[in-house]
Amino acid sequence: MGTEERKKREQKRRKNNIIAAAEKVINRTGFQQATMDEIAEEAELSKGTLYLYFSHKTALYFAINKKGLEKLHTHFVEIMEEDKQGIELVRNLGDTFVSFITQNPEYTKAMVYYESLIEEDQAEENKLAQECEEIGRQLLMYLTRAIQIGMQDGSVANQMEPKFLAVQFWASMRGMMQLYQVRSQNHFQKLLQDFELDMETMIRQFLRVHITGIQKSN
Amino acid sequence: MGTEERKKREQKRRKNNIIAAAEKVINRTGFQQATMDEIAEEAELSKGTLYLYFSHKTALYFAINKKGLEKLHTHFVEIMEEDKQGIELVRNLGDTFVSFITQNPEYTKAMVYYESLIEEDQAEENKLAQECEEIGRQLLMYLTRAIQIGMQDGSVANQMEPKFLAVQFWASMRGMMQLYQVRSQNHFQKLLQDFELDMETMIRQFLRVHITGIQKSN
Amino acid sequence: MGTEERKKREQKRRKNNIIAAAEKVINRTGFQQATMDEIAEEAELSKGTLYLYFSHKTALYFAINKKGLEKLHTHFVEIMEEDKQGIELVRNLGDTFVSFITQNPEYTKAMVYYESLIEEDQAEENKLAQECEEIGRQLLMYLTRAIQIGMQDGSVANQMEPKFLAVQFWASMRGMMQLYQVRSQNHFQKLLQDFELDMETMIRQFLRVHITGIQKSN
Amino acid sequence: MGTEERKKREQKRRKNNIIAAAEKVINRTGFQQATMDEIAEEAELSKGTLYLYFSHKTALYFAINKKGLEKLHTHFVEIMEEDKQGIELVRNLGDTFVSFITQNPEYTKAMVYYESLIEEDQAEENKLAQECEEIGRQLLMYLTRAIQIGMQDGSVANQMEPKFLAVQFWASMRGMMQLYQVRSQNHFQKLLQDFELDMETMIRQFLRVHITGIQKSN
DNA sequence: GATGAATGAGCATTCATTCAT
DNA sequence: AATGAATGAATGCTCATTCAT
Repeated sequence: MGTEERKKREQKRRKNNIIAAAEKVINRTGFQQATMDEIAEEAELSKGTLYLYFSHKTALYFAINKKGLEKLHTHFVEIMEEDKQGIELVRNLGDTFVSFITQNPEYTKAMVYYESLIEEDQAEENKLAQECEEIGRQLLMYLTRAIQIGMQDGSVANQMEPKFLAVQFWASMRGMMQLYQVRSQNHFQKLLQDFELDMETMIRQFLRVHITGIQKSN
Repeated sequence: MGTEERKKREQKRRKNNIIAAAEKVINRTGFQQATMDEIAEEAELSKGTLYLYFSHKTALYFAINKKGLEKLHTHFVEIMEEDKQGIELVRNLGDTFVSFITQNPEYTKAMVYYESLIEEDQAEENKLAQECEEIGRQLLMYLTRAIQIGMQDGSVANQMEPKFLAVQFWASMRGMMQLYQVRSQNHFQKLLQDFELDMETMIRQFLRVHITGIQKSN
Repeated sequence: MGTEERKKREQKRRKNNIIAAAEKVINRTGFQQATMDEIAEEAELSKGTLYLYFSHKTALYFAINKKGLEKLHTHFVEIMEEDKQGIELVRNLGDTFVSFITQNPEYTKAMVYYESLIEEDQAEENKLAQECEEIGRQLLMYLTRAIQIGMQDGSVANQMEPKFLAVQFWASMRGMMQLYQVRSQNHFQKLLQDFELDMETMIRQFLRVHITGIQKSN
Repeated sequence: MGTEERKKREQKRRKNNIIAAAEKVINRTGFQQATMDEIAEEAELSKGTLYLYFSHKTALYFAINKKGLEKLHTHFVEIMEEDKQGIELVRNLGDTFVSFITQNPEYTKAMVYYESLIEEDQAEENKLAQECEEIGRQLLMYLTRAIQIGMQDGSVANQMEPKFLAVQFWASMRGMMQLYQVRSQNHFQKLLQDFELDMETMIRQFLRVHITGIQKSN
């Protein structure tokens, strides 16, 4: 029956509503400060209902992270479907990452925080956390593949293991993410203001430099 | 009087003892889980005494971060005192940073966590936080100077604003820091194991690649 | 109409199903820990349906107790129908009680727990609780009657009010019940093991001794 | 220094104050309903302070039970110091138990509830619970010893293992305890009222009958 | 200066019960 | 009659911070 299906869709919608509410609260008060009460109020639901959809506070946080990763994943897939030179694919993946960071600050926050949760090891057995890891693995794979393509078509210097280059690229992007996220409070921002440049431009410049580093000089 | 001075020295010692204890506890249980009780016990002091030296728990955390930054600062100074080509200075600063990361995991943790505290805005008015910012500014300055020297001696391509290059360099280093810190839990680690490489090597490779990117090709 | 009647029968069946499910859950997780969710799942019904048949969780518990009491009641009736000496009837009632305790641990649990609920006053107005009380009254009555018969036929010493003897007998049986129920955790059990005796034997010995106490010596 | 000792005494006093407050609340609202908030308010302390002295709610309950058992223990010791016939000692221990039940309803409640906690197994590793078990073991030992003395001096029939008789005696006393505790709500009470007798008298009668059962007839 | 007992706001989580469908 | 999503009051427990001694 369609009833079954409608219910499932309804479930998904609710879950997404809760996630959206949580994102709002987190953006307002920060991850650690956000309470289930606040999130429930924002979602216009009772606290009990939250637990109907997410068994833990952490589970809710993982779900947010997952949603962000999925969004990024979609972008990556689109890029990889294009028929381009390897170095071009790498550049596009990087650009997309930067755009994602700047246009989805809440997910950026979630990703940075996710890492700290993982570190304090509340993940492991958690199914959602496993799924996040899996998506992360895939994102890294796309990057690796783009580099491999580049090595074959001669647009990327092949002195290094593609997977390593991918991890390095990824890590430096995460560094940029963090930089972007804390941009309002510190000296980096002031520095940029002096030069009438925004952080996004700066991150894109970094990309260009780094890609030059891995590019095959001819 | 010398008494005055002795007191101050005694104060410093106490503060350092507390910081050392806090570091131990944090390494053991993680930042968020560490409690003042635990730290007090580790320091063999009463909880009240902790507050005599650090008005907040956050202040204590800032102090740890500051101590780490100071250590890094010392290294940077040493390098900048050498009479070398600019690109060489940049390389050495980068190498030092990587060594610092790998040899001081507790400070690495502190730095990553510091950022999340800042984000949640407990800093600003805080004197210690201001001092941390100041040291950070200086570290960035050394990097900038190394790049400027390189541009002048022709070892670094001067197509970009040195300060920007410095910020980018710095940010990607932070990304590596994070990567290093969470290395045990995730797929990056497995990936590296497959190639019988450790993370330190990988980070040094990144440095080399990136420096190639900013180097003047001749 | 027969429809009416069929419905009532259907109702009874449902109620019994629910009670059976509750018994299972209680045996598995204990009285206080058992939740309506668990019971509903075990009964393969929705939580809402449970409330269609039992207005309270407590009502459900009372129903379990009632079912146990009814079972015991049946046994008592059978014994009283036999044409025996009074002291013999008393002995048989006692034996039956012991058998009931050992063979129906879930009801034993229910009875002990019932008392604690009563104490915390959720009973009184409750119809089910009244019915439990009524059955309890009848069980006591049978015991009293057996004693009275014994006094008349000379097999029981008639120095005391029969009702009192009955209450005392009953109360000590409850004590044995409790002993049986908590037998696994404590020193009583160890003590019995040393003598290679089980608790049932011990309780039957008690019966013999106590009955000797009320028996007419001749 | 005496300071150390004074502190310990102060600690004990506090603990006892909390226990006393808990007893009051429990008598007012029942064991399961009593909340830490209520107890804290009654003790005129903050909730946090309660946890300074008792790590668990259950630990607090165990402490109450222990205090009750210790009180009973004191009485038992006094009786056993007298130079009496065995059967007399048994009678006195029984009498004391009954008095204890009637004069300390809060401890009676605690003891009955303690058993249900044990059953739902929150004990085991708990130090306090172990201590309760130990005191219980000693109480049983005194009873056993009294019976043994009686067998030697010929006042108790020696057809049975003394330890068994002790356990049986003890269990039936627990049954009386329960009877006493729930006396207000049910038919037993009405029954007794009809005969203008109180429950204490009835329990003492039971004792007499049962002791007759184990007494050496001559 | 040092202590550590006391505080109390804060928070995640549970679960009996209701009610629209 | 049956469902199960939603509720929200209830509660045990934590922990940074204070302050009398």
